[in-house]
Amino acid sequence: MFEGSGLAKKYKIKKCECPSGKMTRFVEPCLLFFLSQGDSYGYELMAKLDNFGFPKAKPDPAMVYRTLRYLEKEGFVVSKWDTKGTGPAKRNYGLTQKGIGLLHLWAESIEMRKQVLEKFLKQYSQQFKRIRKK
Amino acid sequence: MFEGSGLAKKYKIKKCECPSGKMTRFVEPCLLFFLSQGDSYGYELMAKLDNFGFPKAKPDPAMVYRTLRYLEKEGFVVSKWDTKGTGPAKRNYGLTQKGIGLLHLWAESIEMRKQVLEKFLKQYSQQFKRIRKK
DNA sequence: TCACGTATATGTAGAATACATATAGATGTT
DNA sequence: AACATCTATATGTATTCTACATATACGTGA
Repeated sequence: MFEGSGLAKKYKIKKCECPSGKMTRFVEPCLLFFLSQGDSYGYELMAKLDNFGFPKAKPDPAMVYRTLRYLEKEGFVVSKWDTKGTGPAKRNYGLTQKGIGLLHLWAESIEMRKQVLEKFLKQYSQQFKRIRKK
Repeated sequence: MFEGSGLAKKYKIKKCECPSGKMTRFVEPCLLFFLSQGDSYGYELMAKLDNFGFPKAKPDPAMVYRTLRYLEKEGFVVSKWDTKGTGPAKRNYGLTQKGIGLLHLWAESIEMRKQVLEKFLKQYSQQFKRIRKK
């Protein structure tokens, strides 16, 4: 992820040591959000994730399908097979009321997380502005 | 984490389904940052984390000490025992040049992640503003 | 001596993730 | 007809990460 940044080379760090480039746990709220825009199915949701998420991190089909199944097991979404149209059958998902609730919780959680990251970045840039001035 | 938010009750979601309340992987950049402010040791760093991090998530000593050992193994920090002063000996850590590099990489990474979260939140609030208007 | 705060460390079960792989319908190509 | 490719869903599993429990030991005050 940081091959192009120059920093990795400069400091002789071989590979990406920052796992936050990956979409850790982030697929769940994304799927819930996409479904809040209208019913959809795994393959299509995966394409949406690809556009939405982190630049170079491609969504893992296994993650997507398993997360959808988990969400259904817990009652956050419901699915039924869609055999209309061409190609292999699609499992079409829709949000439940409970699923909307979970999405709202995620949004709260993500807002909080964003604030923590902002706090970090603020202190970080202050710190290194100060050092450069010396 | 969301017991107090009311939403969990409203939507009948029993426990916290949003793991982003925890300081997942976030200890590493925090430790690096704290050490960039000056040498320190595990116990003290843990207290700083406690003030810095997510509201109700207390830092896990195991995470802190193990992360510090990992960082040392990889050459991002160096340590030596400090037997001066009272109480049990402290293992005092200092950042290396490589460690500063890693901190900068983390900062880049966190900036990117922040942007992704912002993108999510923006689309989310637009979506639900629109729905309420209907 | 006993509790408590300081300080570091390890063991391990369980959760989460990455990566590989399997299956199968439809379409286009040689 | 055979083959590749795109669409679509699904499972197996090794590895990594995390949470929680627990151990050790120094110093201070009751």
